[in-house]
Amino acid sequence: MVNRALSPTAYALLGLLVFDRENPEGMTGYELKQRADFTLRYYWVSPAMSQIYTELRKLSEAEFVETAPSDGPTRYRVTELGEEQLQTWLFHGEVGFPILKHPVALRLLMGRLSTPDQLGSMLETHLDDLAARRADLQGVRDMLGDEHRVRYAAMVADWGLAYYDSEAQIVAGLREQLDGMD
Amino acid sequence: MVNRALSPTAYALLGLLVFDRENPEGMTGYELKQRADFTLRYYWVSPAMSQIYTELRKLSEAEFVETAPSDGPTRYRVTELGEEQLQTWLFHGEVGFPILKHPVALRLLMGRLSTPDQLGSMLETHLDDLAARRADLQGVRDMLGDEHRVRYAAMVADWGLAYYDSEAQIVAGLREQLDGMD
DNA sequence: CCCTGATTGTTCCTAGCAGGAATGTCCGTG
DNA sequence: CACGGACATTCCTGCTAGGAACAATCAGGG
Repeated sequence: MVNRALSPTAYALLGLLVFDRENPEGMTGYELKQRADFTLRYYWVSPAMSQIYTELRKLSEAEFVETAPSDGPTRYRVTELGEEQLQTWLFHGEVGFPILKHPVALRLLMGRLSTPDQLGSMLETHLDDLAARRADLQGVRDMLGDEHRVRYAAMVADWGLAYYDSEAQIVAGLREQLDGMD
Repeated sequence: MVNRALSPTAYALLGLLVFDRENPEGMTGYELKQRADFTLRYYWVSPAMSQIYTELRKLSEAEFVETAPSDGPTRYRVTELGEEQLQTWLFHGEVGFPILKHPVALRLLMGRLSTPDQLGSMLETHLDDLAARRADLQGVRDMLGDEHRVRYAAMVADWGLAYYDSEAQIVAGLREQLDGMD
């Protein structure tokens, strides 16, 4: 067992496995990717396929996951040790500050190179994107019930929705502001 | 002149140089890093020192920046070509969707592994962080006037402030919600 | 019953990037 | 004049993104 520090992505995957720990079959890397795309991506970038397998290998080396015996594809299950480790990380690890890479804000920052018209149309496109993404997340939210198992997930989904709403409001405000500019 | 695609970070640096193009001296990599830490980091992660020099080398190869003659440290200035290129990228390049890596949301998603108490104290820490960061940005905003040169930068700073405010509000809401949970 | 294309499952490769250590220089201060 | 701190740059290591490649399986159509 190697004791290298694991990346947040590794813990995120571990978390997805914990969510599913009632299922004795475990999950394949492929299935994990689908789950990640469906839930994780709203708060943490969805890792590439190759990355998922890399992280799983590390988790496996650290004995935080085990491979369920099967003749087909490799299926992963969280171990007791893994669940403990996740809990330790959750509340004793460093909680870093959110990382934001906002291409629209980046462009807006250089706004004087362009006209308010150009900026405005970029903001409108962004508003459409936000609406689409919000609709996606609303779909996810609608599928979550109120049972204990998913209670916090639902809460985070609500957070996400509020996040999109507030960004849309801010952007719409800027859009209006642009009209008053030369 | 190599025509490789440049990364958003390269364009961000180019943008900082354009902001300063009245200054015939140009800027060193070190100075650019300071500017980036001061402005860019609220919307785009601040690149590491080594990364800045790498990007500058690429910009230089593409002739989007030139080095001002000087016997001391290397000082970079944007070229005519660079400014054109930035403008092209701004409005004809792909505007990707914002990337968010939110460690607090990530942990909240796994909330059932912990108690509302633990979650609550994490949210409070996060609220403090948000307040500190907001104060930083407010400091930047206060230094910006209303002259055309910085008009859009001020607008983006306002956006940032609104962003922090809305996240703080959302987090505070969740904090309250936790109190009603078992 | 074979062809085709989509889905599942996994690995490999390449370039990029983070971020800290290492290396200097220069400058003011005790 | 030694020393700490700001300035300036490079180097190294390992992680990460992301797409290409490779297979196997499966479903539907001619």
